[in-house]
Amino acid sequence: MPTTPPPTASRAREDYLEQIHKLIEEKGYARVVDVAQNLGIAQASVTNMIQRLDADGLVDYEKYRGVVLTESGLDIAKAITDRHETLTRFLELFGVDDETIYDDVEGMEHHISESTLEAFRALQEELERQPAMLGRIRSRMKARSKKRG
Amino acid sequence: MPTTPPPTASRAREDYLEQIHKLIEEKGYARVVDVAQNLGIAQASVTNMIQRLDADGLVDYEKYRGVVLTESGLDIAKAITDRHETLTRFLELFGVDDETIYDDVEGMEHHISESTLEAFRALQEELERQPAMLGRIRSRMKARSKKRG
DNA sequence: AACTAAAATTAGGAACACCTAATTTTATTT
DNA sequence: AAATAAAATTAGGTGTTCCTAATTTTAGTT
Repeated sequence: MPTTPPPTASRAREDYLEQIHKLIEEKGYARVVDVAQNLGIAQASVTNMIQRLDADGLVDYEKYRGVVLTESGLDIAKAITDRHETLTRFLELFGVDDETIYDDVEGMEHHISESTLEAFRALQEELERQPAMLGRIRSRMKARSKKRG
Repeated sequence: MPTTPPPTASRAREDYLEQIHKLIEEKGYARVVDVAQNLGIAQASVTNMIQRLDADGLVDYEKYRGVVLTESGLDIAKAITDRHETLTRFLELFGVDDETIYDDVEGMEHHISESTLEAFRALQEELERQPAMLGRIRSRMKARSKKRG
């Protein structure tokens, strides 16, 4: 049986879909004002983007009413959320501070392949079973960063 | 002594600077036509961007003559090249195929923090000393990808 | 039900990074 | 040196994603 090709979207679209998905999961609905707030973007821009996402078949949208994800919109949102969580968990292993993790993940989640993600997942599992090794890696990081200041 | 804050540039600007740097290293000079070729972009677009880079003080440019990097342009180019190489070497450990590595690196290099980069470097050093562990990770990856098809 | 505050939308515009087509400059060949 | 080929530039556009200001709709209050 042929597998459905995964739908794609620009970085900005992915951010919106991820955010809409997150809000629906958390509160049961997604309002323009909250999407705007969370993405740090003007409400008008959000309305505009949601209209384009609707035109592209990624959300169902009715003026002044809420937004829901279509099937392909949901696919993209889930994929990006999955990447987000995988990357966050992985970076957390190394004691990188939370804000930096957040920024890195936000940047990386739109660009990383499934293969590389698999490498990170495997690495994470293995490192969780080898705390001694993780300790050595962390020391190495400290040594390195001290060397530069 | 206070360290100079690293200059920043948009993703596209970073790509141009990296490419210009690479060409200068390799051939001694950077022509518009080669930058265009390597980035897969029209020559006219390259001319246009180089003019903006010049206006921003990142390159020195004279019409119909070559381009050279200014000090801040060179700083950015070096930083991005360093990220590029670090990420490439790191991903190569896991047997991800070359084209995928190239794409991932191209995406990630513009977004990753120095802390996370340090983690990758430390991880790489340690994994090179622990081939058994690297083997386990690779098996884990294979098992995972088989599980999905 | 009328009023007000909050949310959403429309209208108009800007910056960025790309494009093609046409022109100009530079380099190469005869 | 003239002709031709290659490279670089200009001119005019396009799509994406953002903005502010003004307006409309919805929700909450008295």
